[in-house]
Amino acid sequence: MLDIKLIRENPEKINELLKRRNPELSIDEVLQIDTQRRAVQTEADELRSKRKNESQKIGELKKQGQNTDEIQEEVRKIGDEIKILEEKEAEFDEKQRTLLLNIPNTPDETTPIGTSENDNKIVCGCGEPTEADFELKPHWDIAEEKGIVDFERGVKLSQSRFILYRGKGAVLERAIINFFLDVHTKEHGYEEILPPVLVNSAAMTGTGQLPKFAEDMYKCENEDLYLIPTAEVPVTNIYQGEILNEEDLPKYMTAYTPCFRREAGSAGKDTRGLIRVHQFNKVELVKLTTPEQSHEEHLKLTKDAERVLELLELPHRRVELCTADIGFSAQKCFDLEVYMPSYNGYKEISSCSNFGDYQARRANIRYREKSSGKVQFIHTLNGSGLAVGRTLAAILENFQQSDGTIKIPRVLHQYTGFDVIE
RNA sequence: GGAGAAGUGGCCGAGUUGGCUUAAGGCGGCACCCUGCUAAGGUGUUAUAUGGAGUAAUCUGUAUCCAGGGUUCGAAUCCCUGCUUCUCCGCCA
Repeated sequence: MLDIKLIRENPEKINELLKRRNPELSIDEVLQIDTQRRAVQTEADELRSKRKNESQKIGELKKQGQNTDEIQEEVRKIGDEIKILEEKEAEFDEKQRTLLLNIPNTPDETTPIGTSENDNKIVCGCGEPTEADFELKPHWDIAEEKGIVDFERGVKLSQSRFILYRGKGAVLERAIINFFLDVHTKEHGYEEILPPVLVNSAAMTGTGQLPKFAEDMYKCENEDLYLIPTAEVPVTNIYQGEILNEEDLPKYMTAYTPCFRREAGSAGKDTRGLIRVHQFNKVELVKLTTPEQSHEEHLKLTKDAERVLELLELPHRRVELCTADIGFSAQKCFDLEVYMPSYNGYKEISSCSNFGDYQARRANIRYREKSSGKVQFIHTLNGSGLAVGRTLAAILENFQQSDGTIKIPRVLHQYTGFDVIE
């Protein structure tokens, strides 16, 4: 959520930044509501003040045994007026909040300006695209042949885009999860979190999934509970409504969770294999920082995610997303992409975003500045570290051998207990 | 799931025959003072949100005693609903 005061004071600037995302975005309507809202509030405040004073007088008069019928009647009329104004106030509040919740974050000044994903900037690469003197198979064929993913029975149990891992496939998936968590907790200093995978609408609103993206999520019937689309939601919302101490920042947290996405609107995209499914595993990195720290911490977080790709020896690159492609709540974002022979190109495997105070404002997460004692919003960051299913797919494709076997990356041996899939 | 009790500021805790309570008292935090250092002591200060006035320091209004409704001239205090916590019972991995 954007700061209404900031909007009020710098309307042109905010508008300009929003239009970098999408020329149709504008804060004009919310500004208009804000003006009306404040007028009503001032009026109501004055009446409330009057009622308070008059009521006190009634108390005193009654103590002296005087008749107060007349003044009581007057104050009752004030009360009626206040009631009408309060209804208006609530209406404007609600309207303003709804508008604000549906306005995306302003892009960071350094986010490249663009109109589509074609304007994203490739920042750096690592490793050459895998080549071989035999035909590289797509991971869905490998997985099927080796019997490590049972696509058909996964569909039978649920519906299309649900995955059933078995045998070495299940072990490899679990090995990758443990490897990721170990690297981030032991080498990068993150605290491991194991959160609920069902959260309420307040949490979903805090990180920006609600109200705008309700149709992307699975919701429980008759309950205010949603399946999380990413661990970002529960982990970022841990401190919802709280005031942290400056010395507790930055906070590093990592969590493995399954993630659930309806993938509404992506029919026909990535229909085969492990790339786009309704339930997948992911290890997420979340940081809570002061405003001063967030930029540097964002770079560090991205490196933390890149580090596991390096350890796995998977060819990859970093892309800086342009203003048209960054997520709704983000102000700046790097994607990490892994090379996938089946796509003859790179595929997103991590998305590392800096949200500034946008999520903190929604979730009301603040900290007390030590020097001044002032309370202000924290900054939130997160990134995949990494998507597990896509990592498994990348390993299958990039580590296939001419004899048809799949080598397991060295760093995973201690987790899998085997070094090849035959 | 059933029965009881309770939810007050960073924490503990008073206030529940409605008005003088944003809220006593204590702890903790912060600032200053004092004794050679330490310990102890003294004084003061210590919520958040949102309006208005002012270039600003600042002054000032309103709201908030779990949340949302209601009663009343007036609600931390009375009534209703919900949520959460605790105790007991049931169930269960």
